[in-house]
Amino acid sequence: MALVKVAIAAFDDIRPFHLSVPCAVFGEAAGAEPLFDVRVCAAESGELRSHAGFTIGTHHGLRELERAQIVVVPSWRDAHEPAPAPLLASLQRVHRRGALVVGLCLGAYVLAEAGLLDGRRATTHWRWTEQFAQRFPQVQVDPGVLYVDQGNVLTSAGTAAGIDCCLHVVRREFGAEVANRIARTLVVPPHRQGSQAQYIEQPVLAATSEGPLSKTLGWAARHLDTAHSLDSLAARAAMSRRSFTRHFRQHTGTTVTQWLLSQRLMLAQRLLETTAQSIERIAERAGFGSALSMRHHFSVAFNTTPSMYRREFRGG
Amino acid sequence: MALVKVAIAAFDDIRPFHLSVPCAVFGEAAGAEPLFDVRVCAAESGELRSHAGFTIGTHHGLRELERAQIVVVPSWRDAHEPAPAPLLASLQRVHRRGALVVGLCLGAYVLAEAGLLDGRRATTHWRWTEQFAQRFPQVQVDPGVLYVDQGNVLTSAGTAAGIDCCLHVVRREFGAEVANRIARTLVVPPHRQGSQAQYIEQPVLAATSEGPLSKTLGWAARHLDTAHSLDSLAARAAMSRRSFTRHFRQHTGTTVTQWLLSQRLMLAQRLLETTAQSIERIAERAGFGSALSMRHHFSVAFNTTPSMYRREFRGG
DNA sequence: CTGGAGAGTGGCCCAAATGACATAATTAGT
DNA sequence: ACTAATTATGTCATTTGGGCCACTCTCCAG
Repeated sequence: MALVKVAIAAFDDIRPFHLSVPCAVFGEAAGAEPLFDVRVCAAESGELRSHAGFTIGTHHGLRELERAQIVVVPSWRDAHEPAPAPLLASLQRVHRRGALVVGLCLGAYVLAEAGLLDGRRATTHWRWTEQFAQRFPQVQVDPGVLYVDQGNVLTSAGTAAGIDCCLHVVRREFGAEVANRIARTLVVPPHRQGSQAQYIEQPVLAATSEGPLSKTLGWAARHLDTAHSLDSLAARAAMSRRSFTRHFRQHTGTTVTQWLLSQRLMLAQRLLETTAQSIERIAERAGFGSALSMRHHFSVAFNTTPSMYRREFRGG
Repeated sequence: MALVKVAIAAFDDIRPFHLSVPCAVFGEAAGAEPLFDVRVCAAESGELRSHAGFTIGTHHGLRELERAQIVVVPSWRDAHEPAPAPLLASLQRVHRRGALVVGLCLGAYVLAEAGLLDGRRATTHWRWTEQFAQRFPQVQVDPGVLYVDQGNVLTSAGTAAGIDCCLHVVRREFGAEVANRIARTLVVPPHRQGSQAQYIEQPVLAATSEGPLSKTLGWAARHLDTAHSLDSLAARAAMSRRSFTRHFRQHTGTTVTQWLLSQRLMLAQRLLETTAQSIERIAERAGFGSALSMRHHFSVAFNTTPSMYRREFRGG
């Protein structure tokens, strides 16, 4: 079978991780044969230096990029800096030709500048979605997904969501089984469900988000020392138990107890790290009924005991 | 605050993803200030060409590597090829000096060759754990974790587990809060609990794994068309319901129903992709009670309907 | 005006998940 | 060999998660 040609646009000051995500997913052979012909193409002239300091050398340029069936813009160095005109022109040509154009992370900015997203839905890194929406009002930003598939234009949320997006492309081309096999090789969940929201919960809480649910969660996170039940929280949010769980799952991607537990664990971690309080006292402040209970949850989640954790942190 | 010096060993034919994982985690500033001084150091002379084709240029070498407080070997090109002697010597020196040495993925082979893992526990990519255990009998391989912390020597499981491992290092140095902030920026779960087993479930099933649990899971995966309850599966595994759930969680990292659901969804995906059967028929074969139920689960998990999924796959 | 589709909500209820605790089995230490 | 300690397993009770259905509200087309 002929390999599918994938071109990845490289630019100066690119973060190596962004560059390497499509390399890893598309470059991973599923079984004996490789599936894609991956080429890193310089989108700018001159020496390309990665954000981590090393230089990136490639013989391919925009000419090569335009030959590909899948073109990936794996981010962009600065949300404020306009993308170079030649790259935009190439993307437009390749898009007209019917190729699949993928913008990972800030790569969505480049696609938007090229006009490929006009009137379409898109997403980008959560830290930039608002700024993006202001700058490109003609694009409908969906901050609540890991990637957006619009047929021949795809955009992904921040950094690691690019993995999910590229896996999705593989799934479209070769099916879920091949994509899953690659995911297993990379030791990555085959399909992360839910939005990027679950990974940015904290800042969302910090901001005075609207909605009875966000408010309730914020309140709960600030009052971890007391016991909370699903019902008490639902009551505080002025919802039925049923609706509360539904919204909760929709919003955070997990269940109430799991979220509560992870909040408690995170607080306990912080107290263990930053204070000298006794385990017993910390267990109390983090809302575990007893030190025994905390110990148990610690060992399940982190595979250590609280005291070991503290010692390890101090020592390291 | 003085930056913590991190050195990453680069070699010819390195996979860019492996190289970039420590770059991404340690190079990510948490807040305004960067925390680490990250340098990519050539572990071999001559031009370094990445697995994806582009070349990697750096001025730093092993001399620079030995100055670091944290040294990362982000994999190795081939499990069968011995690592170069100068690199091994450098690692030994830096380890004696008390620096932290981290071996990601196949990097564990390099650490083992350098003798840093003798008498210790370690892990590596699941595809190589057996071979590793045979080659280095003096190392206790733990295939069931994402990373192993042995004080000043760390090893991680395959590829993306390197992210978890590096985040763990950050946590040790600067605390859970800083690590969580970086994880959020990278849109990565702050702490994946459970083993790499959950990401490799399929091959485990395919092999005739021992143990009543694996057998039962394999059987269930082959008989998805019928309904299964927790009790029926527990009975088949000849365990009490409680023990069954406990072992299940231990082994797979999820709960029984979730696992069953994801199995059903995967089968449905495959059938939608590879057959022309009706949705109704597929729902039946995949063990969803009704097409309605399947539609529901599809929209929750993949954010589309079964027919949309099929159309999209055909079109792409 | 009306009937129907679709979204949001709450109630009911069962199965699943998990904590608490008891008991057996295994290991380690003396 | 005896006992303490740890670990595996079981029982019971409680809470949670979520499927299912009915109800309401809104919007839209006929």
